[in-house]
Amino acid sequence: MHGNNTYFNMDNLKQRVEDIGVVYEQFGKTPIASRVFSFLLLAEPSYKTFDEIREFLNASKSAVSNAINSHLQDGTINYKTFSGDRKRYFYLDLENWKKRVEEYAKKLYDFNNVMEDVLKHRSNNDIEFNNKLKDVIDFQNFLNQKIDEAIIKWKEK
Amino acid sequence: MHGNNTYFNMDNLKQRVEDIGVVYEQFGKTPIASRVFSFLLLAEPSYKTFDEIREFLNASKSAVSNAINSHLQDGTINYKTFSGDRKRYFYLDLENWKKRVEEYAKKLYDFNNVMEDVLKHRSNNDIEFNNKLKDVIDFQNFLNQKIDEAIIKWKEK
DNA sequence: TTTTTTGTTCTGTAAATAAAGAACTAAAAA
DNA sequence: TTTTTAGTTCTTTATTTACAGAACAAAAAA
Repeated sequence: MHGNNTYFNMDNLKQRVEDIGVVYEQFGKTPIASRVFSFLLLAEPSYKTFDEIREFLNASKSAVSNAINSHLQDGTINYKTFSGDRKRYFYLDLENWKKRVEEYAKKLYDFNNVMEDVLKHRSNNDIEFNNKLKDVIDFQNFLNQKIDEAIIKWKEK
Repeated sequence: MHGNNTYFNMDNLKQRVEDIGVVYEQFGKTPIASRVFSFLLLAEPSYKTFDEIREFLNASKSAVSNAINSHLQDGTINYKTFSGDRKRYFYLDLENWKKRVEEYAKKLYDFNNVMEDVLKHRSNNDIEFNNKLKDVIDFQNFLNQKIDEAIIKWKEK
């Protein structure tokens, strides 16, 4: 019937969206927000309107609105418009992926500064702990450095 | 009075534990679990009993018990015992930091495999999206590789 | 101008979470 | 053997979250 392996079957697609949605939940998104991500990853074409998403997911407008806005907020998705068409077409902003990784790295970096400040204020009564803390800070700095380097290197490619 | 900058003042320490606790909450821990982490980061000596933690944080036994177990679960803290003393002395398992980073990296790697599988099943109708998805996957693989390398390099040091 | 479209915001609710406090338990101490 | 210690588990409560559904709003279309 079909010569390829794509999601020609709606039920199959629905199930895949659910399954990948469940996997995506571990990154801290709500069930519906995770399914929005998952749907936009699997859907063809890869951009969908508010109502297409709402309908496919069988969810309320408010839930979809909040999910979309949360994704827009952190740059996971974006939308484009077409002249003569009022609708917004939402899509996974894959171009923004690197920037989001950078932002997460920054969060780690900031917390490392907190730990550095803690170390500076600790007494010399527990040198072993202080040494291990210093080691963690150094490791984390080293890793953050490598992540930054990797991002730069990738951008140059 | 004191020649150094350590937390000689209890109120000062309590406030620092709260402040760093708030910062730590962004990594998905509950308020009390975040304060347990924060306390064990700042406290001297760096290991504390269940009851010392409970008392310092002014929290219930159940809340502290659950917080501690959640940290034990993901390897953030550990405890040691001393013969002739029934109590467990909890401390930040800083030695385990690298392993926890590795585990987070694995999570990213696993999700990358999910995306790789998605790409394999997508049709050829949206080549631009597919190309960007491939780019994200490659970038993420590259980054994961670099993280692994960094961890190995650090271990060899 | 009225109506339709494309959402957003508000209100209510069910479920999940965080934590307190009390009851409980296993091991050690007395 | 009884009591104490060092927690764990159960029960209850307050808060938060996720979502539905309805009311609302702004712009475009008719």
